[in-house]
Parts: sequence; C-alpha cells; structure tokens
Amino acid sequence: MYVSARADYAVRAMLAIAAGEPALVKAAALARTQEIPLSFLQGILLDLRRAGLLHSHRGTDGGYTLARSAGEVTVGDVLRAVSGSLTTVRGLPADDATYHGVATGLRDVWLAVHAAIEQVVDSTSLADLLPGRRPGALTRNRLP
Amino acid sequence: MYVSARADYAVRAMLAIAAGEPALVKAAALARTQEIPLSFLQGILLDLRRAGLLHSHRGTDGGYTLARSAGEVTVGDVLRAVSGSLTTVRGLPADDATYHGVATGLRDVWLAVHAAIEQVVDSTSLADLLPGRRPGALTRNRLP
DNA sequence: ATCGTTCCTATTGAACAGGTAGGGAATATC
DNA sequence: GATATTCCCTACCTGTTCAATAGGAACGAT
Repeated sequence: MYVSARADYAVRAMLAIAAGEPALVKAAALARTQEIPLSFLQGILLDLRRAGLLHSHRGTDGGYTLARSAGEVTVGDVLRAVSGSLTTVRGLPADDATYHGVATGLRDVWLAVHAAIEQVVDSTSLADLLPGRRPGALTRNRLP
Repeated sequence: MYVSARADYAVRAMLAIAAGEPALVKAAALARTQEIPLSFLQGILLDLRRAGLLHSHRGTDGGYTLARSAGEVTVGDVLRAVSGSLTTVRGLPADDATYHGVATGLRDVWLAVHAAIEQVVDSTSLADLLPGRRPGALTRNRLP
C-alpha cells in the first residue's frame, strides 16, 4: 500500500489553493510554501486542470483557482485525477486482477481494501481539512 | 494507493503453501501454478522466511511449509513481512509524514486510510481465503 | 504593440521497483 | 563419498517515477 509523491503533492496543492480563495495562487508560491519541486508540481497542476478540478490564468497576476468550491471536491476526486484508478494491484486497477487456483479468494481482499479506502477519501472534502474547521472531522471514520 | 507486485506475489505464495499442507511445496511449483517469475519469487520467499512466516528445507524433496497454521497468519502479517510498513506515503511510513501550513490536516487522512486498510488485512487470515471455506467471509467488511 | 510575468512543454539525469542470471551452500539418495 | 536436487545469495539489466533545467507560448498591463 503505497501513496505516490504525485498523489500527496496533488492534495497538498489543492488544499493550498483552496486556502487562498478567492485569490489566485501561483505555482511558485505553492512550491515554496509546501516544499514541492516546482517543475514536478507543474505537471501535477496540469493534470488537475485537465481533470476539471482547477482553472488556470496566465500573464501577470496569473495563477490557479478551484473550479468547484472546496466543499464539493473530495480527496478521492484529487487522487483519481492524478493516479487514474484509485487502487491498483501490480499496476492494474483492482477490478482487473484475475487469480488462478487457490489464490482466487485474494481478489476479494483487494476489493475490500479498495472499498475501505474509497469510503475514507470520498467522504472527506478539502473543506473538511482546512484549518478553522472543527478538528477531527475524520475521527469517526477511523475505526468502528 | 498501489499494491506492489512483491505484496501480491507474497500472499499468493503463502496461500499456495497453505493449500499444500502438510506437504512441502517447492519454489518451482509455486512459480508454475501461480505464474510468478521464479527468480523474483525466491527473493520474496527469503523475506517470508526471515520474517518467521515460513520454514524452508533444502535438498531433494525440499520445499517450504508454514511456520504457523493458516488460521494464525493474517494477510497483514504477510504484507508487513515483504513491504516493511503496511502503508507508506512518498516512501515513508504514514506516521512519519509531517505537513506544513494548510496541509496539516492531510496527515489525518492518511492515518485514517492506514487504519481502514489495517482493519481489512488484519482481520483476514489465510484460512479465510482458501477454497472450501464459506465464501464471502470478507463481505461483511466491505461496507457499513 | 511591447514588455514582463506566468503557464506550458521538452530534455536530461538519479533513484527505485520489477525482473533476470549464475554461482555457492545444504540435504537426501545412491 | 559422489551426485543430483533444492534453497540461498549476489550482481546485473530495464522501465517507470521523481526531480532539475531550459526554453517556448500565451496572457495582462502599460
């Protein structure tokens, strides 16, 4: 179970842009405050824009802004935008895994893991994570 | 969220060895029936033995056998044996992630994901996945 | 229309996962 | 004890991800 640098950076960038609303936030500012390599970040921002999560504006006083409000964007949306499928097994989406013989039941494990992850990231919006909100909005999702 | 080839192969190998009990199972037989590259598999089996999950026997009619019974080994045990930490963010254990500024809340998301995954893999033993058991032992963990 | 700023793209190199090859060490059979 | 079989270990190759650099294209302000 591995969260890639792309995925981590993408959520942090979206949070920083959401926190700057309604002003535009520059890529260079994101890279500085969140300690993300600028060139790498630019590729991630491009993916987020192509996925329809960001609007970009060029020229002086340009930058990025959210395409939807922070409450309408979930962490899962961001992860899917930069990683394709949310959960992959050996590089393929969890659904596509086919097992032979005694390992047939393993498929259900990965599907259960996928569902468990989905339940967390799809029920958490960017607004839930921003400071100034009630802390621990997530705690009720932790364990039964 | 990425399940590595090592992790997937490791669980499949453990299942195949468990299914062969009490006979010893050879690495070559595992590679053939589960379609795993033999050389790669040998390195995985070495990790599983060092973690105390397998016993190995050399020479003619050698092979591998479980160190504990199939009911006493969980999927989580296997994953930790080959991957170190169960969940990593940018290569580091989920606990070690430190975030600055507006991204502080993101840490709780990864911890919640970690807990959700843990709940699935630590409550599923190898015996639960073997054929001949009641199917769908996992289904009650899927969703609330 | 020009200038400066910003986003966008292409190229290059380091680090790591996935996969391969071959020699060495231990065990059982003959 | 010689031999065949199997596990054990090390080094190597390849493709992808992560990261750095440099230049080109689009936009707003003056």
